[in-house]
Amino acid sequence: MPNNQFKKGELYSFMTGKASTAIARRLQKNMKQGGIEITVEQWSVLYHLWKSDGLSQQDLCNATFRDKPSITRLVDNLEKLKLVKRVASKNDRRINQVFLTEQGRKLEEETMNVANNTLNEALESVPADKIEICKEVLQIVYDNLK
Amino acid sequence: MPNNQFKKGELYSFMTGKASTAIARRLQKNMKQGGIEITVEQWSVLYHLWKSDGLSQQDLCNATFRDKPSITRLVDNLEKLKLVKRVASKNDRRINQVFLTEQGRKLEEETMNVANNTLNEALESVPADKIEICKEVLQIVYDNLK
DNA sequence: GGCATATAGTTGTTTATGCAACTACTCAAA
DNA sequence: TTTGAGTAGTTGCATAAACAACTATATGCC
Repeated sequence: MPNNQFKKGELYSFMTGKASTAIARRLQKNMKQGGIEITVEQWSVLYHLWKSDGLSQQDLCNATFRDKPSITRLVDNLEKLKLVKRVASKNDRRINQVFLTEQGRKLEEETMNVANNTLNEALESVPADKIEICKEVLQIVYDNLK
Repeated sequence: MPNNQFKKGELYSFMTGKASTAIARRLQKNMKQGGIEITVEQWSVLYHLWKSDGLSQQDLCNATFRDKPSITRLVDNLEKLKLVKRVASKNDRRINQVFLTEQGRKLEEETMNVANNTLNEALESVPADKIEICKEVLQIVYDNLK
């Protein structure tokens, strides 16, 4: 017998991710109000490029938990917005490295502030130790299923 | 000063909801393997109808945290699949009540098993008290932002 | 009764997702 | 050196999301 057995649908909200949806929506709204005209999905790609510029599309798949077509199209849109550009790798011409443009780099500071403010709104009145446990559980869930 | 202040992007995975995405994907996969040909989004609508048949589309918006156009189109698709039908309310003709068909009712038991098995996979090795704390945190996050 | 306002639902547009099928390139083994 | 397997990325299709603009019905106030 498994160590956890649940009543019907007990964890519905867990499964449907209403909290993460709410955070994503609020982040989107806060970015728009701050005059930042990108989607949260585009933000999640830029986020990894800010940490490490020149990642391949496959790297971005792994980092963002999205499939290859999703990344292809997110990079398409980011290119249209002139925030990144694709550069075919010299060593392996199958690979597109994705580089930030000047404009893409400029977005970092303002969006990070918006992201952190959004998280502070979301986690207001949640004690730090419970946040840690929550992060831990979500990580295990992810690892169990990946 | 807020009681929680985070380093840049520290809670990225929290914000992008990778755990709930992983659960949703696994649920989708498990349903498909079990021969259940509906999407997790459609499941989330049916879930509330199984609990209480004849909800209005607005009720479903509130219950599923989706906006009205999303529900319109989910109900469209569920109607195409002959799992629900719309019935204009007699008291207020603006309102569509959404009723399960025989076929829609039949899906309940098998999908609930799949949903519970999926949750058990996801939460394997997570102690019950930590799950409780995690649920609690996610609920507060949701309440903070809604 | 008639008008303003609110509510329920629909439609259009853009963006994103998952899956499957496809092209292009790489590499290694016969 | 060719061939065959694997990897990186793209394209097509169906479903879903957010937002804005719309229709139709209801309600309350004059």
